[in-house]
Amino acid sequence: MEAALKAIAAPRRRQILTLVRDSELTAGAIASHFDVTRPAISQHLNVLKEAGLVSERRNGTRRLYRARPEGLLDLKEFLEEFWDVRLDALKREAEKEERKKHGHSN
Amino acid sequence: MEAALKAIAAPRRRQILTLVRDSELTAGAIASHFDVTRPAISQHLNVLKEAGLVSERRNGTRRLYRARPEGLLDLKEFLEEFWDVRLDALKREAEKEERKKHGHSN
DNA sequence: GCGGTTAGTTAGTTGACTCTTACGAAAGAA
DNA sequence: TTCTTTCGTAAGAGTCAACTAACTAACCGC
Repeated sequence: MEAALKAIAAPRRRQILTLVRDSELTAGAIASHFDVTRPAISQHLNVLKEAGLVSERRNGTRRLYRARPEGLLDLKEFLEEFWDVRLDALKREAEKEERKKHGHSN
Repeated sequence: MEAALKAIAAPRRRQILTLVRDSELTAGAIASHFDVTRPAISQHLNVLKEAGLVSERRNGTRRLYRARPEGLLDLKEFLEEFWDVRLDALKREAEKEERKKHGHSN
């Protein structure tokens, strides 16, 4: 999860990820969407690959990339659990307040 | 969302966030959980506050912090949407393959 | 007011990240 | 083989974030 978080923390990598979410693209095609050099994109793709967020498929000199949603699963679950636990705590606190106001407890 | 992502990308800040998810804590109490200096924690709390991930409540010289789950909502929704869209695409691709295999379409 | 406690702010250092330029590798066409 | 296309890797510059040490501010009991 650590690697995935670091990977998507960079705005450029989020843009890349969104590009290859819907279609499989070559490194060059991805680079042409931005105004940075190709090596920069190549390095970003490496980070994304290391984090398990994209897969790479070779075809001759071409390399095709696409998003790997499973790479985001841990992070997604962390957020959803955090969300649920925190909302539950809020709810319990509100109920405690309510009881206190109506005076019939503790 | 950008700020929230950057905020939770740092492991220490994720630890802090988890600490104040379940109970409201003072800055000192939070700092005592780690082996970094109090100013470091203070700075992390500032980043979390700026990102809307924690709230601050003053009480005398004390300042009490707690997690604000709403700060994570945008990121949570981004991930869930990304997840859903990507899975949908995979499903469509699989169906296309299936049709091709059974031969009754282009 | 005086001293102690709790906390934030500032300045400066260290390490990591992103980017560019230059070079090298692999595949395919001539 | 030689040239071209597509792409990755290496090295270095500039930038940014995390941390510590030293200082300042607000509150509270005496």
